[in-house]
Amino acid sequence: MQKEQSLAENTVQRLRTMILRGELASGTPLQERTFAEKLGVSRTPVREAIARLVSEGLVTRTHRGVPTVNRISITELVEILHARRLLECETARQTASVHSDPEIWLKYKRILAGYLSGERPDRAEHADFDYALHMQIARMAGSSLLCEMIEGLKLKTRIFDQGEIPARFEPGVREHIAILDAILARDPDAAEGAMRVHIDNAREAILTHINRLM
Amino acid sequence: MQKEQSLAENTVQRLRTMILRGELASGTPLQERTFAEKLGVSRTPVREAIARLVSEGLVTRTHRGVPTVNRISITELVEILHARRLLECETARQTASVHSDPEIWLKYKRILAGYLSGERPDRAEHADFDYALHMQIARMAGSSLLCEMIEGLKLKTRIFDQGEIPARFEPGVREHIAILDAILARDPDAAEGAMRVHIDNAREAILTHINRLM
DNA sequence: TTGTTGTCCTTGGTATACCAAATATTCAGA
DNA sequence: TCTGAATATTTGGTATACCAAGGACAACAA
Repeated sequence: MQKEQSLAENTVQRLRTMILRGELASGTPLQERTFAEKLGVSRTPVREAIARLVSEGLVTRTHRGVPTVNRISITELVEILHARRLLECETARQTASVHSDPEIWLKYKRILAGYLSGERPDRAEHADFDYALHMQIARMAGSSLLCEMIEGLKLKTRIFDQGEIPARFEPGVREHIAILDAILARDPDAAEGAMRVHIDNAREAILTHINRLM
Repeated sequence: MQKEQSLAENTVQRLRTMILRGELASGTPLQERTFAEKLGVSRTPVREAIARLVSEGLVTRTHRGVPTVNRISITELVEILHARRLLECETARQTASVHSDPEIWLKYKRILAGYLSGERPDRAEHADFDYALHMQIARMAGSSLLCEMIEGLKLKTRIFDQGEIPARFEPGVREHIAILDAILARDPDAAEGAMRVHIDNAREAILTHINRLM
């Protein structure tokens, strides 16, 4: 009935990447007709795409129902990191307590080691890596629900990851390594602790970074 | 522009309550045209409503994209309770650690005391009460994100709450009282512990109940 | 100049027409 | 009776027409 992927699905992805790449700044109104024309489809798929993005939290309907690219507040950001800490500490713990192919983790460690020895990735690449690593840990924990929830949360803060804080790069890499080491050592407590440290540090860094701007 | 509430919104609610009340059994296909006619609206709002329900997880798109009332699996149920434990232990803890008007909680305790002294509510009423209590605790924790997440999770298992396990009624009431007492005593550790016991017990009860049926 | 009012236009909400794919059905031929 | 191809029907996906509400703006009166 549909050709591999519906137009609506396609439109969701296009809009989402536009938002995540910052091409659509926070606060941009997503008018149905405008974007239908811009993307070369009718209003129907755009409408459906917007509805999906609203449910994902990337877009909110402001006054009079005008869908607008979500301007994420500091409060929200803190709440997201708080929730992520709850969920990801658990996935780290669980992943560390089940058997998994060490090669999975060694692959990530090699890349991280590379980062430490000078070859810095660009922002987008590093954001992708971070995303992949956290999701891998979530996936191996064995709960697809937790995985989806974490994915949804990480998505919302992805806009932030793009303009990451330079001073956080190296500490972040080391924290990731600590998490991987704990998983490789099959030490649940250490894995949970390392993840907690990682997310707490990220939160602190973001908060001080934001405060410095104001 | 819209008369208080859009038809689509209205349709979501109608479909949702039909699902939660069991009027639409798990596995029922939600055909757009059929329900459009049944509800007296066009396909458009029905389509949007179905999309919303899919994103809520009450409906899934099975083979060939036919939306179907979600048949929740035991695995999913366990995963949901697992996630709820993570989130609700935290909200219980936080709610217990901030100041709140004791009257809020005393009101719930009075109702629970009534339940213990004989006046049993019917299933739907008790499900509503349980929902209200858990959501109140989540709300007072101060994180609207956690609140939404918990709400979403509770929604998915609501179909289960309807046909609750009789033997769980009194223990459930006592567990709720324990949680409320901990909150009233401003004892975060006790609140978290009580919530953990409550959810763990619920999970065990559901699992043994289901196993007995098979 | 200022305030009001009426018109126009934009916007999201809804209904509906049409399409393509998949399935069900029917009917002819062996 | 069985088979298989042609046809009808059903279904979700898409495009589009229309509507009412709200805002922008111009024109006119005080």
